[in-house]
Amino acid sequence: MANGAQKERFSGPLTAGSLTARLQAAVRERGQRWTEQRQLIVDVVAASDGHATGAELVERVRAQDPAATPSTVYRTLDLLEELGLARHHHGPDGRETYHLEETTEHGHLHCRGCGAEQELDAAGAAPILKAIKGATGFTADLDHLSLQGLCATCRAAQEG
Amino acid sequence: MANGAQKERFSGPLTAGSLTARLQAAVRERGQRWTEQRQLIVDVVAASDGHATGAELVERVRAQDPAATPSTVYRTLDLLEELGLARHHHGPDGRETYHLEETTEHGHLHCRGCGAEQELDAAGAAPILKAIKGATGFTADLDHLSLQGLCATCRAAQEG
DNA sequence: GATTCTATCGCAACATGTTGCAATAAGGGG
DNA sequence: CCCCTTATTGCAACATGTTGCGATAGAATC
Repeated sequence: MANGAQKERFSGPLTAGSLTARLQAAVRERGQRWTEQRQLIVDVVAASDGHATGAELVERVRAQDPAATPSTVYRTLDLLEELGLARHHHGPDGRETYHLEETTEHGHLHCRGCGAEQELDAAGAAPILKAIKGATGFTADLDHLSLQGLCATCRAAQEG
Repeated sequence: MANGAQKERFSGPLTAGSLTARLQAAVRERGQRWTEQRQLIVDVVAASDGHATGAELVERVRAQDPAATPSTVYRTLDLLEELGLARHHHGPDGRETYHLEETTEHGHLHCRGCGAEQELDAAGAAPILKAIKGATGFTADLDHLSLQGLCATCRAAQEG
């Protein structure tokens, strides 16, 4: 099966208006349907500006539409991922964290010393991804890169 | 005071006999207790040779002692991690995977194309960890390194 | 061995996701 | 506008962990 276009990418700035319009078109083109819940969930994710756990998104959606159920929210989030609009990764505790693709692609660094979380942008990650490719042939997804270890400060403290 | 470390490390080969003896001593020294369940859970983890999910370990323990409950198993696994005997990381689906510290420290590579999982040993990871340190100052834990992306084969297939 | 202190256990409830199924409703055709 | 097909929803049950609490049982002391 040579389906190169399983994922439809939304490139360029995603303003609220064009976002909905393009999503509607993309969903319909896949033989799927546009519903009020989907509109609401997209609005909530868009308003969440980056990082929110699945449970938080469910809660926010239900605040606006108590009839919405977790299964609907999670299924819609899956759809948004298929469409390339959203992404999720797993934190150190295994919980899901969603963010919009619109957000600059980035990885995460969790320090087990101080608990701090840093973001890692594409420029900073470039040498890392290159090293991964060199060492393993593997092309890693920056969006899913979630490292744990010790930040420079904590390491210095531990060594001292 | 004997040591400032909250983690007691078990270095050297961990044969079954000395493992139990040392664990008992370490647990008692912390003012904690050695129980039949703990012995059983250690045996099960030791027999699982590397990778097993939490649910699998629970199931295997209950096969030998139906009275054991998930909470006991998970709490004991937490204890083993505190003692430095076991480790866990989260797969792409967020599920926990446990392995013994005895097992060679290694990372994981999950290919989203073919679903294959490769292991990454210390030698292979060295340049990656070095790149991470260079780019971010962060000393990453190899044991917790869980990358997702495309393996060389799938990338070639996708580009071709 | 009996007593005592308290870590550990089992249970039940909860938190976060996932899945199967029947009812509903989106959207295209007559 | 009404009818049909079937994607989507809500529900309920399940899967995987986590947490609070009273009962049980290690193990130190007498």
